[in-house]
Amino acid sequence: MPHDLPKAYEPGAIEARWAEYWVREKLFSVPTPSKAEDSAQGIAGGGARATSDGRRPVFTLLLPPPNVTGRLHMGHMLNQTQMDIIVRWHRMRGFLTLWLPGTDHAGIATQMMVERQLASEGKKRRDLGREAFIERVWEWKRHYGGAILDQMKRLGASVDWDREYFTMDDGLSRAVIEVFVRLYEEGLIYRGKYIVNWCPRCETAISDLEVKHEEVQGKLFEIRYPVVGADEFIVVATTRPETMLGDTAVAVNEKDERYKHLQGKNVLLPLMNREIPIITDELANPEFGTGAVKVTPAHDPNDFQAGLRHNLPQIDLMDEHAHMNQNAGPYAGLSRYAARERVLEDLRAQGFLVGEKDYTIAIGKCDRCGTVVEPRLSTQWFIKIKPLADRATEVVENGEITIVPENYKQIYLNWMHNIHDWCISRQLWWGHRIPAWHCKCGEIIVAREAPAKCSKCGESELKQDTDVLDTWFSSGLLPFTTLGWPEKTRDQEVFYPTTLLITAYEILFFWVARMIMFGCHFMKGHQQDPALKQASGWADKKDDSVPFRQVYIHALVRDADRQKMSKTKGNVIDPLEIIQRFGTDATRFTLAAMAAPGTDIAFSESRTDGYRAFANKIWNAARFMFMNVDRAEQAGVWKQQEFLKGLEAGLRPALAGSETRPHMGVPGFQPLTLEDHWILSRFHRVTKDVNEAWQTYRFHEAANRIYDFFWGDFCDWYIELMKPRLAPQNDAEQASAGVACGNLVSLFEASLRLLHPVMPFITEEIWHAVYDGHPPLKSIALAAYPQADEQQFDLAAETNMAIVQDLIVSVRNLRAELKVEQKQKVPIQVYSQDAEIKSLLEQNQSAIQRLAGVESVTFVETSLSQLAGARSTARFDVHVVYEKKIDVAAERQRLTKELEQMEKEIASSTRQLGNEQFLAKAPAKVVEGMRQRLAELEVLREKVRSSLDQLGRSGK
RNA sequence: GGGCGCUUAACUCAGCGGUAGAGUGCCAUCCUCACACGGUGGAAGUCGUAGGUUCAAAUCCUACAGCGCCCACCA
Repeated sequence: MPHDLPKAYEPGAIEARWAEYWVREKLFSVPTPSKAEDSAQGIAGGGARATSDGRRPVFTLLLPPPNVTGRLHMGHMLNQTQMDIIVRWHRMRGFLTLWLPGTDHAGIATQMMVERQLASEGKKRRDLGREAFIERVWEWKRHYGGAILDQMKRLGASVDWDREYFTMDDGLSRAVIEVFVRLYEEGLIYRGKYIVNWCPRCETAISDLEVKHEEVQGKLFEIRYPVVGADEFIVVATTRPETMLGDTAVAVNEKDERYKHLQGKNVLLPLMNREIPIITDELANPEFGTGAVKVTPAHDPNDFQAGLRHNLPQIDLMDEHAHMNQNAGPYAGLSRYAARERVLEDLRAQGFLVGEKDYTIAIGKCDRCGTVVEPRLSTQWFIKIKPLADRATEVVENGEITIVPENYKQIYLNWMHNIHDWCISRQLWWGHRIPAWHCKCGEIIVAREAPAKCSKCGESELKQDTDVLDTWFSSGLLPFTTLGWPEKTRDQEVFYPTTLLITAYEILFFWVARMIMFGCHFMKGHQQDPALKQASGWADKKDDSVPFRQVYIHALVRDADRQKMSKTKGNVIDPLEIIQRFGTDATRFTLAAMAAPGTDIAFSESRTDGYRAFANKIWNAARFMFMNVDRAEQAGVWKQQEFLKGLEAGLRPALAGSETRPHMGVPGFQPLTLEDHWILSRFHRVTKDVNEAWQTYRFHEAANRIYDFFWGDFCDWYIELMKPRLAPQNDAEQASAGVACGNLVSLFEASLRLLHPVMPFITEEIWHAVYDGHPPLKSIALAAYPQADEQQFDLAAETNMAIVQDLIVSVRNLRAELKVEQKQKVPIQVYSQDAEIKSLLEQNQSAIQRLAGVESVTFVETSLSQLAGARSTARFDVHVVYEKKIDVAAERQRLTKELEQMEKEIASSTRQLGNEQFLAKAPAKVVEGMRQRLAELEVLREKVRSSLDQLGRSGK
């Protein structure tokens, strides 16, 4: 196959093609392994070897299901990228890897979406009726619900599409009902009339978590209530004067001397002219305001509690739209805000309003639509959370579940300790309908199936509860319901607990906490297949009821100005647009490279542009490789197919614990020269670091290491150094050309595998090209991830290479200083008193000549440091022989500056080395290092000084 | 009212106890047969401020300032 790749990397077509290929070929599908099957044979296409006990380790990851209404944003993309990296990395290491995708029915969001659609047709949901409306939502879902997952496919997410779920699927819905019924039977679900957060726009109750507080400038109004039968007033303060219409008491603190004499008396509620009692209750804080507080049990959670304590009537003033109802008397029909204005006017007119102060108040807004939430008295279903929370607290405290970064652990625990009962009913139509049936007699029957008749009175006409469940109720169950619960399945034995959850901080409470509570409760007593558990490295974990072993919380992606992205601000960066401009791989790389744990990411296009250049660099290195492979093949010094055959054995992932680990090195690589030994050592080093970084979710570190290795070591040095070997000048060089070619290919191939989890597309493309379109595996994603062999670290090669590089860079420096023209080659002189170094430099003379633009190298026996155009290091002096006059002033300036810095460092080192405390307390390594450095510096200083002297003499 | 995070080169960010780093941008130079999305060389930071701990602090502690986030039923 002719390797005629375009000169510049064009990601668009390539990425779309592979994304489609991965899905079509079902490369990441994982059928349920049977007990016999999951041993020796590979399951996920890769066909990895088994561990010595015959089992493959398992890695399971649940995709946080996006809302069906969702559109891909940067947060998704970061999340996806990190998950895909970790998943691909595990798969390539031979794990039986399941990544489970799906979407969430997203109750309120979806219902709103369809309601909006209806509105454009001039209809309302009630015009259609419940059934027709729900059918309409399903229709919407069929049309548009797949969009978000399609977008994820484009990112290359290596999920198992055969297991895709939707939270309203039949199976999952049955599981939801089962959970509800069981919790009810256990007394953990109750129904009651309480104050809940009510969204007047969505016309439903919402949970505490769905309320977002916002500080606004408001007013604190002081109203006086005349005391009945006394010629005085009691003054109360409120930020919501309209609720005074529903006051049923005024509370004072029992110990408050100011009001002792009024306890037990009544006040006359202004405007309503109703007598209400003055009660004593802890609700009233003597320190605050006047110490007296109005009590409105139907419109404030605290007042509600106080009302219960004192058996006060609850006067509900508003309807579901937060408009005043008939209980508000003359104010009925007004919105709460209009009512507020009117009440204030009237109070003012009648002389009851005595104070008005600026006051900052935190108002609660609906998470979905931003409408100010109304605390509203209504009958709802709740989960008694404490028993569930206790176990969910325990498993995080005792490390059965670990949270990374660790500071989120405390945040989680704090929240768990202050948790309130969870309101799970929603007055919506779209969602899992509550499995409770109401009878005229008042009986409520909770059951898995619709009951035929009332269990109490025998009535057969029963009505199902009209409420649906909070969306998070069903998503909290996913770790086990997606694996077939309530059935006991093989899937559960293999894949539960899932291994990891990667998600955003925002849903730590919404979702993560709920999954832990439900998982621990409903999977209590569950045991993962012990052999698989051990093979996967979780033998030390005792509790298999947890939904996952680890949670990784990723950062928030902000815009370039560190602002949180939001539609209202209009600063949303569309990942698809970024992808189009820079490519998916470059975008993925950017997110990985910027994802240092614990800090938010301010998305930077310039960084992405830099990584696009990186992709291009990889591309062109590949072109270089193919060019040489083709050339060598034609020259007959190299047999591509034969060589690749040799690599195949080492390509499949082997597992930790198996005896042969052929994938460890760079298969087929034969180190002959210094640069060969050096690059092999570097490869193993970077491989070690990268694997460690993935293991601990230090994505940025892994990405940066790979980047530096590929560009810095491999392209800038290795390829440049080996070029002459690839182009043999005579027969004698032919053989080594073959080896060089093989080294280039094998190192490149191994690097592609190292890179693949971050940049899946370009690596897949080049990898297939390496195999002329006939690779031994269907995808590089199924090949082995490189593992480091520390035996291959070659300190000598790295040290020697550093010296050669140092010399080359020194000469390049001098050339620039002397203003030698780029094309002009210059002779150099080299001096070293160390025979080994001298011989090293002699051996690498041709490399030095080529890479530093040198015409000839002469080794001399005396120091060169006093010459103009010379540079000295601790190991050698080098002199560029070039007659063009150097810029004396500039050179003096440079040397002076250098000298100053040296003096500074020498002074501080000398001071430290003279400090007994330092010598006594600092580690020997540090002291020794400083001594050596000081010695070198002192030698160098002399050289620089004499150069300066020389300049002074020859100057002008 | 509680809790948390950030402040390092012009910009975006790493580093988090032992000689200040990267990408982009900038300057100079080179279109050398992989790559100008490139090569080579260079300039650029008293690591927010003030104290403290330490032989040693960008790195640990305290306070302060600025920015930001989360949680919270006190009128």
